Amino acid sequence: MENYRGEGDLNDIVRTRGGGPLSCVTSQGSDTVPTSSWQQFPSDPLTFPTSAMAGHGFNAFGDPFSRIRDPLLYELDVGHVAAGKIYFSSPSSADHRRIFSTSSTAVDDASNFPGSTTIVGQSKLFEQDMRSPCNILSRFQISPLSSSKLPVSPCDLPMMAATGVSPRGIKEPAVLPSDMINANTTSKSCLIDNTGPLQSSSPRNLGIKRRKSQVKKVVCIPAPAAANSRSSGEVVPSDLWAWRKYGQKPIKGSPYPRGYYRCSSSKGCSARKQVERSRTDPNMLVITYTSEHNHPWPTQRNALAGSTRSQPSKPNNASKINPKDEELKENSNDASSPTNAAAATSTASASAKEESDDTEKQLEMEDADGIPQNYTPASIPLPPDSQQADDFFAELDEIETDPLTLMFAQGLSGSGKEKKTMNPFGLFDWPGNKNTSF
DNA sequence: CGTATTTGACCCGCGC
DNA sequence: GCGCGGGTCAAATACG
Repeated sequence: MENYRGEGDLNDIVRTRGGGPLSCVTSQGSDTVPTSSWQQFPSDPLTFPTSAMAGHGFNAFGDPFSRIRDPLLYELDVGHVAAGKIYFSSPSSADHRRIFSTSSTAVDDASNFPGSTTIVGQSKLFEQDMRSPCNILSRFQISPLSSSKLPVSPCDLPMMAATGVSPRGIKEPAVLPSDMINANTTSKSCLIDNTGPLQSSSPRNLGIKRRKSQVKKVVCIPAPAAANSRSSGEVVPSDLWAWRKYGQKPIKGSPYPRGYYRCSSSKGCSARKQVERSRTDPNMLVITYTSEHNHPWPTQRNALAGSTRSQPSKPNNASKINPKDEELKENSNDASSPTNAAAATSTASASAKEESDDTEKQLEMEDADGIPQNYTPASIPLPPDSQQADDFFAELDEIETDPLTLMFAQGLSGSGKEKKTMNPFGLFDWPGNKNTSF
């Protein structure tokens, strides 16, 4: 519909927090950055600059567990991509705006440069925020429409690629688009915006008050074609965390509704996330994480539990959704799917930015570089908890070797083949996607 | 039966 | 002070 491009919503802004996160923004039309400008890292994860990791997210959410990383996240965070090229933003301030994208297809609405990423940085917020060095932002760009295909190639799908490449390391891109204002077309760029207020898990009152001060992580991830699949019945992969949807609202300026999810793994967990599609790039999902999890990673069951419904396998969904389909169901899958979360998270960590007025939290989580001490790029692999993760995956029958791989493979490429394919992002149901696949 | 999703209403912060 | 927009709650509904 209408894209509110002109409105100048904050959408375009991406913020990063002083912590060092990065912020990337894509500018709608104006600034496009050739991929060349981006730093291209070899596929080798090892080579990653630490700075890149800064984004990992180590959360700023302040939880004891915040440092614990989700295996999936690791993958995502890492920033390398397998076949594809991954671009990392350099830490340098100048780079704030950079966005990572996979080589193949970054396109901005305005710019429409294939292969190039664009940054949008229009909003003031963004600029302000950008002061801090960029962490890594990555943007996934999925091939623009590649027509109805899902990006199967690693290049196209960062995540997939990543998975393919390294054991777990990939991360891609996190892009945060907050909103892309309008995307005239389906551009692939994503913006990050953290500008939005956050919500706290607590009661309304509390929540609201905190909004501004809360830390948010915004992650942008490509929405797999699978999204479409929801109707087709795909399953969304679950990440380690279980999310429960508690609300959905239309966002001004965006044709896509925003879904609100909270962690269902633990009652007391204040972790929340918002999932919405990028205005500009329908193929991109923007996931904003608020608050951290108070609890250890959920067991596999929990995670799955959360995703239970999300899995679209059912026709019912469709039926239910129908009424609103038009509006969106996007989220149900998206957020809810743990996978997504994980991915998002991971990506988020990597690319996401944290916005918060409180830097404190960030500091906690990050080292000077913003990178967790434990973190080893090369090894990326597993967070302390990794084991859990392993277990988690191990248990998944469906998953073959690498969960991620599967996820991507299935979710992304699979479009509807398998019901249970995991959708890495879990968010596929956007109206827009249904028809299109990217 | 239990759990998750959907949806309308309420509340609050922010900008004008 | 008012209105807008966003975020959350809670009841109803659907699904496994």
